[in-house]
Amino acid sequence: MPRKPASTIPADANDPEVPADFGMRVVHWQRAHGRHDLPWQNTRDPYRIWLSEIMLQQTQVSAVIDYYQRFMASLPTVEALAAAPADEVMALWAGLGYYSRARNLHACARQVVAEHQGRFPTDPAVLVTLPGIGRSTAAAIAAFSAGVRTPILDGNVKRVFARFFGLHGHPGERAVEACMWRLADAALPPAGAEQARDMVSYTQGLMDLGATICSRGRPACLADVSACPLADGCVARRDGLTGVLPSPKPRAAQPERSTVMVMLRRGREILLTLRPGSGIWGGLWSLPELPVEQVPFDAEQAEDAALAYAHGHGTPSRAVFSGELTHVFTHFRLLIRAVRVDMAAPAVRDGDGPAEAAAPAWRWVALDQLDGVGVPAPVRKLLLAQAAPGLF
DNA sequence: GACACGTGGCC
DNA sequence: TGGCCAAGTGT
Repeated sequence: MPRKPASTIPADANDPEVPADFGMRVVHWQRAHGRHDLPWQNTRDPYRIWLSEIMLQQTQVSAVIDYYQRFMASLPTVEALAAAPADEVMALWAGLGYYSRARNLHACARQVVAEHQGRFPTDPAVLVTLPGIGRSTAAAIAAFSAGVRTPILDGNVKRVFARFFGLHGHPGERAVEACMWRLADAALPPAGAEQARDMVSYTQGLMDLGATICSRGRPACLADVSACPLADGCVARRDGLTGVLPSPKPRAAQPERSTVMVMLRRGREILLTLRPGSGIWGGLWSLPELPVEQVPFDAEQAEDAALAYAHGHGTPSRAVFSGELTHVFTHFRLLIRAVRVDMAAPAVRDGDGPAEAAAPAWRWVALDQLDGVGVPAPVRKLLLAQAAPGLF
């Protein structure tokens, strides 16, 4: 049964209150302690800002800087980008990942040239219609290039908000994200004469705060409360929840499969079998598995089956159920039960056996010589436990 | 609404 | 050391 923690996100009317000075606290902190020397800062050129925002989607600053410099040097204007062949754009992007960003970037440049006379819109509602520009990126471009009073909501902001307001529930959930957008709107610094300057500092400040202070692993407030301008009033800090918020993505309950693996042991050697090239652990050497798994599991039955199996590889002396472990895959959990079979005498050589194929299907490997052999991690764990009894 | 999309860093 | 995550968007 899938586990879904009850969301504690309040209804619209019950959203947590945003302190009146929230926005300006961030603004002042950014001016004193934020980042000011990134290559795409200290400009109002929408092209530079837009390019940086696209490159920074799901990508950390340190990975972007070199790509940004190279891209700007080669294609310094939206007209140059629009006129460039796709190959050149992709070459400049190669290695950054998420290549649809580059394709959308190119399409967006052509659209800006064709439909907006080469001038980027400053209205977030218009920006968001351009390819590759979503709600948050549109807001960032509008705020940085024109001081438009509109909120961003990226991963950094979500983390800061989840902690400051004590929001439980994964930020990917619809209700949680909707709540965060409302809070993001309420948290903006006040409109007024200094709005444009403030919006630049505020927008950058939230990003800087999330990246440098309110980081995922070790929030700076734990060591030094004065490091964070939002420490006062922060629910997570007050309640010791910085390690819990934001809530991790809820894991779908994975189906569990089980298998019985046979450890045929001949002195220090174990029999391994080569798995098919495709599928789980394709092309790796693993332990032979008994074809059918009974429910409920019966250890004696498994031992008998393992003994019967072992006759194809020599003369078994005894079989002992020797433990189990669970391995977690992306989409399921695999319960591995192991039966050890001690061989009295070997009868067949490598590559011989019931499932003989063109390629050698079997191989005896000494337990202390596993290093050069491609063995799945959980199987290796089983074998190491076999080599050093007591761990398992 | 879930999922794909890429790479590098972290523990 | 493999799993998780990072300045999201498009489908």
